[in-house]
Amino acid sequence: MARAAAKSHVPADSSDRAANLRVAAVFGEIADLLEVEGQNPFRVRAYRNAAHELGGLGRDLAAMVAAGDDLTELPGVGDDLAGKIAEIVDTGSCAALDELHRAWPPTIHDVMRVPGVGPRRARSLFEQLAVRTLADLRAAAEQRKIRELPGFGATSERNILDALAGLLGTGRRLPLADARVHGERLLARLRAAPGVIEAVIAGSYRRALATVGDLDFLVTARSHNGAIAALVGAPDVVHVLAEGPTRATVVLRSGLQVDLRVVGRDSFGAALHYFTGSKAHNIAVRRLGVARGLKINEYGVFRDERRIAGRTEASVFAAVDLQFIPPELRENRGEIAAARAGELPRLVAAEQLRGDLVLVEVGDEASAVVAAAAAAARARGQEYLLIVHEVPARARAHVDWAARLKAAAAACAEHELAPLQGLELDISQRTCPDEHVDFVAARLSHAPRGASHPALLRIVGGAREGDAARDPTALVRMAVGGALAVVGDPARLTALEPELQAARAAGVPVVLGSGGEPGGGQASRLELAVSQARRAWFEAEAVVNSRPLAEVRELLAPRRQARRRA
DNA sequence: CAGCCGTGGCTGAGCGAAATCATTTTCGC
Repeated sequence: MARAAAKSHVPADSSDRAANLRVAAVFGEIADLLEVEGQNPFRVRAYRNAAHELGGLGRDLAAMVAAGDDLTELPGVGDDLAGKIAEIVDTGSCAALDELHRAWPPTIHDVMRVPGVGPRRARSLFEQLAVRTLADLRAAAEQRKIRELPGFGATSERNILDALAGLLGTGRRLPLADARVHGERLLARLRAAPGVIEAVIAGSYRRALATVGDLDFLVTARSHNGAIAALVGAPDVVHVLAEGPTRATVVLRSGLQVDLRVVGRDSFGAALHYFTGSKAHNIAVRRLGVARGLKINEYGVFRDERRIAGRTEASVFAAVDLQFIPPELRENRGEIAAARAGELPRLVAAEQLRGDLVLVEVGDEASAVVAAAAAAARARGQEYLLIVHEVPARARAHVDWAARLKAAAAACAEHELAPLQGLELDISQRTCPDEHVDFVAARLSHAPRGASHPALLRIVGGAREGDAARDPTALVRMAVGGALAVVGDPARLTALEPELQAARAAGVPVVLGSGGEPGGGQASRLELAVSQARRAWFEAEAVVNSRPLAEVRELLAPRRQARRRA
């Protein structure tokens, strides 16, 4: 089926986070070079922390600098880094980095990225073999010079060559849905291994991060267990990076890195909490423990030498007087204070959705797409379907919209589902071309090249078209009075976090849906959309399609007279 | 370098695990 050519009607907001990303990149590079230099680890960490915080910041640093905001209010930013942020925003770089570049080549941080090469070895390679780039590194290894260096050997040299040949982990992050395919298969294998009591996936996968860098398996086992052997012997393992009695690391053919840890039953909760992360969350929880005279590690919660908790995750939280915190919230973004106060959100769950959201393109046979989605929705016990018909400006005049709407409605009726139909207009279109729709949607970017449908859609409701979305908050401002639709298409569901957070903060409701692909998989797509909303602290109350049909119809109805209010 | 309360000087998460080399480095949360 021919897909319409990719069109982005709104300038990508990436241009507006460019300043944030630039600052994060500069700080990250400074951290690397300071580390190579052997500087104070806490100074290095300060740059890394700031890079991490600013990279995920939902506000535009350039705008903050322009407005003269106090940057030291930002987490991990003090007087010094505030000055450097302003400098980077204004000039694109900063003197501190330029200074480091006089001593170390900028490309040395590529060398550091090679698995098995850290700051110490990168420095040694540079100083003794003049290795500045990955090409230099390869040449040095091929000429068997690396094995001559103190601290290296023939094995290290071999491993470096393997890494450069791409045999080892690629370091790229995989969309959550792709990781799930690998994860479920390995999970089944581990569960079937001798001695294994329980096997789960922790890490960023469990936190439902939109992309994951690796898979963390946690296994509890009887004294003798075959989990390690089962992992290293799995069919698509191409490299074993580490293999010990309690831990193993392998690389799959896809380039995905997989870590496995084996702990005793009594440590399962503590280990699950620890290996689910995030790192920032763990540090914060551990700090609570220290304040209570407790030691928290992956084996349990200890008072002196005595284990007082750790068999379940809940027991770990309880030991530091916290409610159980859902994995999606464990990013140290306020969840700990909320859990202490007993004010955690009741996160939306997929089972609460009463209807799915489907996007239909002009090239599609609308009734077929809708029928597939309707069948899946019905199977989930849902009551209605929100159908969005794409309306590209050029095709508008040549399409019989009335017939398409009717066909889609019929397809719904066949599965005893109520249809709510809307048209998706170009952002520049100010008027609705058809009076007989239930709502109007506007496209909001986030469509990568090759993808026609966006992952984010503004359901307009009664609001007037605004200026093009230029940053997350602007995007959300546009949706005020309407709703933001989130489609769980794995390929398009990356980096929506700032928008979703901004939406929740602004009280903008969301519509969560599978998007409806005829090939099936609606359930996992729906759950993907839900998981991202959960990460942004959404409760069912703020999710439009958790409500009954009549309410949704009312909420989304175009209010054509309602225009600009004072 | 940030953050904290002893507002200038201190602490900062920190250890386990494994590889690899010969005692240190890397990596993970």
